[in-house]
Amino acid sequence: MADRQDIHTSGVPALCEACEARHRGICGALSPDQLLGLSKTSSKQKIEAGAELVGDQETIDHYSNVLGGVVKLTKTLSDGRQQIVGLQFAPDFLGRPFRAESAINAEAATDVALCSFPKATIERMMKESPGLEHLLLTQTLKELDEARDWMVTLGRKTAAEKVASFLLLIARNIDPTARTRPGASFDLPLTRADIADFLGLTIETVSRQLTRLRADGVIRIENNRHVVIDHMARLEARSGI
Amino acid sequence: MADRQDIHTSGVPALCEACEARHRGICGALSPDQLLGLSKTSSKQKIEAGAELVGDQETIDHYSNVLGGVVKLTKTLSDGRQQIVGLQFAPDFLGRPFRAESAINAEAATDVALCSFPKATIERMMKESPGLEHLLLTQTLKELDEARDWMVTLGRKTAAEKVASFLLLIARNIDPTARTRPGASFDLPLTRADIADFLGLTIETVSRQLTRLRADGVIRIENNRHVVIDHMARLEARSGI
DNA sequence: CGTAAGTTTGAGCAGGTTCAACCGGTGTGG
DNA sequence: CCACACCGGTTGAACCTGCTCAAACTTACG
Repeated sequence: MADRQDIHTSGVPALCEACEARHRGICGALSPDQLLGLSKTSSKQKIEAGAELVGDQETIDHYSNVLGGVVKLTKTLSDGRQQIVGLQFAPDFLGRPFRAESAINAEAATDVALCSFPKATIERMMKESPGLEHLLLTQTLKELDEARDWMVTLGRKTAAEKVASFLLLIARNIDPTARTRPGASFDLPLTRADIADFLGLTIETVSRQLTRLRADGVIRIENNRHVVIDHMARLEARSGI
Repeated sequence: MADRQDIHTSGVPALCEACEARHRGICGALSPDQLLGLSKTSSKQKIEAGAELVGDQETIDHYSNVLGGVVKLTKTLSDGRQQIVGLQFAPDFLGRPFRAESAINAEAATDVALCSFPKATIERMMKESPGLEHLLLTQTLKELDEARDWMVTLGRKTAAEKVASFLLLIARNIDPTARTRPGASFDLPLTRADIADFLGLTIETVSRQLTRLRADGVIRIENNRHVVIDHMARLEARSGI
C-alpha cells in the first residue's frame, strides 16, 4: 500500500492514483484528506452490459463515478413505453443528490467501470467543502444543457435528423479525435433498440435511417456496431442544426 | 426608505420585504448583509407579454428572479422550427450561471414581474456563501428532473397524452389549490402556438385535442384561455402516466 | 364597423409505425 | 458435426397519426 511519493501523487490513495475522476471528475474537488477518507469506503467495480445499476423508485444508498463505458438513464410509462433521458460517460457522476428515491432507472449500456461510495460520505463532504458542491452544480448545469438540446431533437427533428444527431453525439463523446480530425470512428455503445428509445422512434425506423446514411455514403458500418464517419461536416448537414 | 423593524424583517430592505423570492427563492440563502448589498443594485420591473428577456447567443450581464407571470425558454433551429425547453414560474431563478453567453432564448409568455441584478454581484456572493450555491444546485436539479419528465412526453406520448400532460403541468404550477382540491381552474399562460412549440406539435393538432377533451367533458374552456378542470383524475388518466 | 390576430375546422397527404418475414451470427444439444 | 433456436438487425407492405394547406370563425380593438 506504499504510495509512490512525488509531487503529483503525494498523499493520493493508490486506488485513486490513475483515476480519471480525480482530474476531470468530482474527486478533483476533494482535499487529499477527503480523498483518503472517501477512498476507504469506496470500491471500483466492473459491471457487464445490461445490468441494472439503479432501479426506478429504489432507495439510493450510494453514488458512483463512471470510469469507463456508457450508462443509460431511462424512464418508463406504465404501459411499457420507454425513453432514454440521459447518457453518462466517464468521468460523469452518477446519482441524484438530495433525494432518497430515484425517479429514473440506470442501466449499463456497455460494460461499465464504476467507483462507488456511500451516499452519506459524499453528502457530508459536500457540507464541508463548497468546491464539491460547485463541481456538482457545474455538471448538473451541463446535463441540463444537454437535456434541453435533446428536447429540440425529440420535439422538432425528423427521423433522419434524429439519427444523424445521435451519431454526432456519440462520436463527440466516444472518439476523442472527433474534435480535431474531420472524421471519426467508434463502436456504437447502444443497440438499435436503445437508439430508438433514445430518439423516440422505433427500431425499424432507426435501422432504415442508418441504412440510408450508409447508402448515401455519409457513414460506413462494419459488423452492425462499428461506425466510420469520413466527413463529420456531411453528417452535421443532415442533423438539422 | 425606513424599514419597519420587527423580528421577521429586521434588516431586510424595503424592496425585498414582501418578496416571494426571499422565502421560497434564491434570496432566502442570503444573509441580511448580502441581501442589502444585492438590493442596492437590483431593480424590480414589469415586462409585458411577448418581450424578449434574453436573446440566443447574447452576452449575459444580469440574472433575475421571476416574481410573477410565466417565462418561456426556447431553442430554434436554423430553419425556424422552434421548441420550448423550459417554463419558469415564480420564484424561479432566471439565468445560466458560469456562462458568458446564453444558448437559449428567454421570452415573457405572459406579463412578467422580475427582480434583476448584475451577474457579477451574484457570482461574488456565490463564492462567499455556500448556501446560495446549494440553493442553485437544488433548483437546477429540479429543472433537470422536469426536463427529463418532459423528454418522455416529447419522445413517447401521443398528441392526446401530450396535451393532457401539459394541462396538468400548468394546473399544478398556476392553480395553488390544484394539489388539495379534486379540480382546478386557471388561465392558460401560453397561446396555442406556444403550446405547440412546447409539445412538439402543430397548433392545429393542439386545437383539435383541446376540442376533443372539451367534447368529452374532461375540461371546460371559456374565452379560449380560461380552463376549468372538474376532475383532475380524468385528465391524469389521459396523460399516459 | 372593419381589420388583425388567434383559433377552430375540414380534406388530403406523408412520415413513421405496425406487423410480418427474413438474414446472419452464436450458442446449445442430440 | 449438424440441426435448431435465439438474438439483433434489416427489409417490405399496409396502415394511421399527425402534418400541410386552406378556409371559416371568434375575439379584441381601433
